[in-house]
Amino acid sequence: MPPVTTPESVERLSRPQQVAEAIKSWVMANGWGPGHRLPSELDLIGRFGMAKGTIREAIRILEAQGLVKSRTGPGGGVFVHQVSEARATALLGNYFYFQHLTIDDIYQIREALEPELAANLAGQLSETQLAALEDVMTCYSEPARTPEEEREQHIASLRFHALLAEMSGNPLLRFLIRFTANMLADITVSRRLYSQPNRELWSSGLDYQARLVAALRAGDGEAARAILTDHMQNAHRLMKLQETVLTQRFLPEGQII
Amino acid sequence: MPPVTTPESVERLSRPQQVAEAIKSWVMANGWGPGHRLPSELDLIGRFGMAKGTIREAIRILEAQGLVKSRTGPGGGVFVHQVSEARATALLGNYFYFQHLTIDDIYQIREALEPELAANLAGQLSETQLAALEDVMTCYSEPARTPEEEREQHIASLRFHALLAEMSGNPLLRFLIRFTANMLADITVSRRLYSQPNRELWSSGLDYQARLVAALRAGDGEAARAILTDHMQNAHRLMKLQETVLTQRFLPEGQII
DNA sequence: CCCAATTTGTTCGTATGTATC
DNA sequence: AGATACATACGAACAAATTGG
Repeated sequence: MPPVTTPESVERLSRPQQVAEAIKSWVMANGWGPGHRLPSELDLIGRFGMAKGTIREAIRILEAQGLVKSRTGPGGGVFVHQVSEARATALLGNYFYFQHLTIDDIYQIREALEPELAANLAGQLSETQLAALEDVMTCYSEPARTPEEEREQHIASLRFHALLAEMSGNPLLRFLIRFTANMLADITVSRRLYSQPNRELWSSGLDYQARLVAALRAGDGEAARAILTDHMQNAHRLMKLQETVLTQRFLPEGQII
Repeated sequence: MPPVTTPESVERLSRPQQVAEAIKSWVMANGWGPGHRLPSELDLIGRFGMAKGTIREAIRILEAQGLVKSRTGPGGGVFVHQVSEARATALLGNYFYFQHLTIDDIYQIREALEPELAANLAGQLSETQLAALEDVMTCYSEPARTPEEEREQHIASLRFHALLAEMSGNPLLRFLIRFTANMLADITVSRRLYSQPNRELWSSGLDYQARLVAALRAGDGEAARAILTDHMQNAHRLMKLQETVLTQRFLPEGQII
């Protein structure tokens, strides 16, 4: 009888990684939620029969994934922690560091998802929410004068989409829309992809968004979808003018829109 | 004059985290790619003026994010590493552990993205690629007899989509489609969400996919889009029958479709 | 305000494991 | 097979942060 084969696809895990996985599934199995305190370092050292350094490295692995947080002092310890959107964004951003994402790639997703979001939200928003959207829009009611204003307006328009996403009841849709917006914002900032020629063109975004809010308020889902489809295609075309290959960078976490 | 305020939103980073961030931006600034060797532990200890344990924890953090890998022995060391799709999937999956994703949530995304993918691929695939797709389809040319076969067929059908995604030139689209398929596969496996009633209904997926491959071969993008839209809505409806709130779990990494 | 207890955070010295030559 | 160069692991000590008396 052949021995229990370990497929080579399953890499040998270092001890801290093993411990991290063990703790992970332990938390899972017991259904411990955010805020639950794990055993102390000393306790874990005893349970796993390993040195302090090893245990600490394991905890660092979990912490890097955003799954736990640790505090010092009495009543301190290691606590189960809900992965933040900022961390998830940063971690996923790392994946695309070496993948050559283009403006086209990102807009292909946005063109598919944003109209879906708009249709989804029509007639579902409170007047407070609609007012919040209109509030962001005022940031670019005036045409930009300087490149700096230009940049701010572009970022603000991305914030509009982020706010819209936040109102969605679908966490996955919400995350993806904000993630793609973040990627774009990152490009515009890091590559200075906001130059003179498009000055009036961006301001046309204001018109789209005003019409969108109207459609959302009226509860006309198909109109909202059509407007955002149009908006996305236009924005795509504009960004395309300054097409560049995206040299995405590691995201130092925290800088989310 | 007030002191330079540190906004509380910017949390104080522990030393290993600082080191990890420093190494990250160091790699970035120098444009080092996968395979590049970082200085040895001992070297890093010297550069940062910190103890071995601290440096090791920093490296663990980067390793947990999938950004580096370390090897022992002569010629060993810490190497820049391209984040794998499996790791990115696992890390993002962690984020959705506490978010209550439903079947509807996931299918809302699939219904938006999969047709887009199909339209994108029409007329772009080689005969070899088309044959590979047809090959996967043979896995469920026979109606399932047992629940076990049923499950396998469902997984195989998800694999079909994963294979399709792999052929896309858009890394973001590719990742998202495979990620959503993985989430679904995870549900079906963990919640045993493949039960008797749908036996013949799943087999109707075969028909969809056969027509899809035909459209792809013919280069008819709009037909492909329509077929997949239909297919998604149907699959959604079927899964909905066994609707459950998704109790996603931590993904132990590596189990990708 | 300070002191003491608790818990994580950091350091150093040493020893072991592993891959290359 | 043995030497070398590296990561990996251990253990004991000390430092820093937080809480409560």
